[in-house]
Amino acid sequence: MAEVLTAVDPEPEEALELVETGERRGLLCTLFGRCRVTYDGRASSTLAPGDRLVVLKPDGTVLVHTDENQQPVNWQPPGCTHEPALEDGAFFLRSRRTSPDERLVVRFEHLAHATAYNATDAADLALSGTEADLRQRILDEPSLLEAGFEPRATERETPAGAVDIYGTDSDGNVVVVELKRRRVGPDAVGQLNRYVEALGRDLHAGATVRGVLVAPSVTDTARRLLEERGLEFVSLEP
Amino acid sequence: MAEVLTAVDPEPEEALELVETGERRGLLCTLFGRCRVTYDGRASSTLAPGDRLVVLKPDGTVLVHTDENQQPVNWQPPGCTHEPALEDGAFFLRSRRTSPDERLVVRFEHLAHATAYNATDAADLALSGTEADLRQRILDEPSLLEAGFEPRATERETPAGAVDIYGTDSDGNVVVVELKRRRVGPDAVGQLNRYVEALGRDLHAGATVRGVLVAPSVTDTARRLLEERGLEFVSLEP
DNA sequence: GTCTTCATGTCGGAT
DNA sequence: ATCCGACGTGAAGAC
Repeated sequence: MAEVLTAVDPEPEEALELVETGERRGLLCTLFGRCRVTYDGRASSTLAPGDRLVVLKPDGTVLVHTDENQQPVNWQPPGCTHEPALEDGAFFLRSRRTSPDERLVVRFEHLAHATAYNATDAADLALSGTEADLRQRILDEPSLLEAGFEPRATERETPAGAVDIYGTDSDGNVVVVELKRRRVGPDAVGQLNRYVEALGRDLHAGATVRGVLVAPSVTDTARRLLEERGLEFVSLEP
Repeated sequence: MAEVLTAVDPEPEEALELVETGERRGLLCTLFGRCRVTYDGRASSTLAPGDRLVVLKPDGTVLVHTDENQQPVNWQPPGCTHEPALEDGAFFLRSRRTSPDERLVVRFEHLAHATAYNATDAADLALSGTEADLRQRILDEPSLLEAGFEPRATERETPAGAVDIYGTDSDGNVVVVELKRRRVGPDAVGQLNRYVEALGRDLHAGATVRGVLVAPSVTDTARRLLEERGLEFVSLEP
């Protein structure tokens, strides 16, 4: 049964003990209250006082969430060390990362709530509709790309990176397929073009290498780039 | 002062009332307990029962966090409608999005904790060390790029997109600068190349357009691509 | 570790 | 609304 430690309007000492207990026992902790946040590492940031929800995960993750946006306003990734502390009577949460060296400091002016949760979760997310699923569909039914297409390899390595699907067409030409699960812009065309160029150099001179972008749709700019590069497009939903 | 509503081991009815109150009053709510999650929209997913922290923001965001990873295992973006409900005696949280149509359902088998927080936060994050800061440094001191460089425009539009910095060198050649705040791979080279090509077509024939990638460093593959495309690299930390 | 690419990417700004 | 690119992108897989 999921265990819950909770403290409303905790004294800083109380919050400290709760977070230290959480860390010792591998709990998921949350703090809510008025705080300032500073970050320094790959970039630097400061955040003036405001009410935020801070989440501490046993894997070292820190999330600082405001009342809006999906993304945290500040964070630390897994692998960081939580360093809760009292200073001048206030509760501080520090988080340190090495390689790259990055520090996050959350200084609470007021703590409204602190909790620690014992979370057990063995389940894996089962996700479908990814690019890998789109690839499998084409491998199962190559004619979705075009009649006569024969897949030869997936993730085939080239000097420019791995090709999603590598195959041949009914004329024996090499076909490079780049898959995207959603509408694509210019970047995907550049990616496909790199693969086609790389394979054109690799294969014996004279071999024709076709590049086919597979996606639900393309933007105008991307379509223009495809034409300039002599590349093709096939529309497929993921 | 930040207000806190909280309920340990709430009955489903209690949790429903708390979340409904939170929604009415624009509160940030959290739920912790054993739940299953299904998502259907741009992709689809299912998640077997486990203990998770669910965060509901007044802007419509939903986050489902497990005890590990920085990213939520499931989520809905801002703008969605929270739809808490009781069904067969269990607490359900549904979230609906339109355009694209996406649904998230969290079904709680057991609720260990529910909270609602009144969060007021007017502060904006002050972030430095971004690409915009790197650009300003070059505008302030163009010789960081090379002696004689003269910036003429930022975000100059081309058919292929906006150029970070557009300028001229000491010989009067056009210079296209693409900035990256971190080590770059092949993608950034493709981006720069698109701009150079687009400007080469735009400008009168015979004009030389140089492309310069500015970043802390480049990968080997990217360096090779730069050479193939006749593009240049200048190392600058953000 | 580095490199490369995917992502239900998210987010902001411009058109 | 779509398009485009930045992001302290994060996360996974390959090497």
